[in-house]
Amino acid sequence: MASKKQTKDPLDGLNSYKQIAFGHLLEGYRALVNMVEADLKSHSNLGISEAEVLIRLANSDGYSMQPGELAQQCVMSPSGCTRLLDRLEEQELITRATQIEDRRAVVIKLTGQGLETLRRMLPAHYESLEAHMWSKLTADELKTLSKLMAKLRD
Amino acid sequence: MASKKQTKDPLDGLNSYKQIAFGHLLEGYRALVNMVEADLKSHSNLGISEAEVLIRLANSDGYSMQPGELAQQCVMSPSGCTRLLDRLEEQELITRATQIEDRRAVVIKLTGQGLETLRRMLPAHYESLEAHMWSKLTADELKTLSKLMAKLRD
DNA sequence: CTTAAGTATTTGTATATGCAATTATTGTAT
DNA sequence: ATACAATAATTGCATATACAAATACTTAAG
Repeated sequence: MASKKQTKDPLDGLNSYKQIAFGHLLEGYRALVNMVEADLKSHSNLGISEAEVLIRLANSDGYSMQPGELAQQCVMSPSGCTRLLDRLEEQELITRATQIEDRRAVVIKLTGQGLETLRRMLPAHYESLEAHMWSKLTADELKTLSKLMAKLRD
Repeated sequence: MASKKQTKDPLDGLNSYKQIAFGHLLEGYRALVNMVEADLKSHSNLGISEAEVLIRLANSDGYSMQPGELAQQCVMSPSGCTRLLDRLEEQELITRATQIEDRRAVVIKLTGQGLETLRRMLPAHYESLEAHMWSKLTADELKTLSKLMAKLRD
């Protein structure tokens, strides 16, 4: 009954190493982020994105950046960034101020409390990363992963 | 005499290759998924999770699985899976039926239309993956990435 | 100078997703 | 047999996030 199809069915070869690589990327990323985020929330009331923003601010010149910069670096939408900053401002971990030179722009600044919170939370965060990521790979593997992911990003 | 702080500030050494590796993972993953999902939505009305479920079903025995299995494999919560299946059922890409042996369980089955939709959409999806992921790495690199991400998952 | 185009951020709204509680069913111990 | 724990899925609710439109300001063109 079944006619032989010569056209290749896209469902064939579904398990090529390429497709598996994508699958592993999805699975590994989600598993890792879930675990790290769970740890983070058990030690603070911050999620991964919040922590990421605080860390970037802490490493920036004058502890301050613009929302657009943050959104781009964190690979999130401008509106997502606005809302995230709303939450951080609510907790007084950052402040917002309009820039003098360009009054469309906003300057986000890490507060003392924000820096303090970050310092208190970072050790546990790094322990979490150690447990769920860093200890699972060798230094070389980590560097390789880093390089490969950077290639995908660019 | 002011006491010298010997305790290491967690903010120091913030840019170790380990931390950079985590950062690159976040950035690369998000950038990749955003691009792939955008492509997917321009060719269908499915997101990455929906596509993933359909693909897993297409590769399963009898084109059918249980929600719990799917949730686990896709690294999502049971409730998230229920809602996702709601959407797919709405579009008649899957059916739900209670199992005879264990009536708590549900059998999700890919419909003919679901399979058809998947076949129509897969080539574009693979082109997208080719463009945004597979072509950016060599075969060896892809296999390495796959292995490393699997390590993180487990 | 005035208008138009461009840019930075925010807001309205829709949607996806998770947690905790609930429902329905099955297995187990007394 | 009955009660109690375990399991599968769903639902109510809360929240994060995105897209598109709106706002506010700046720059460029005529």
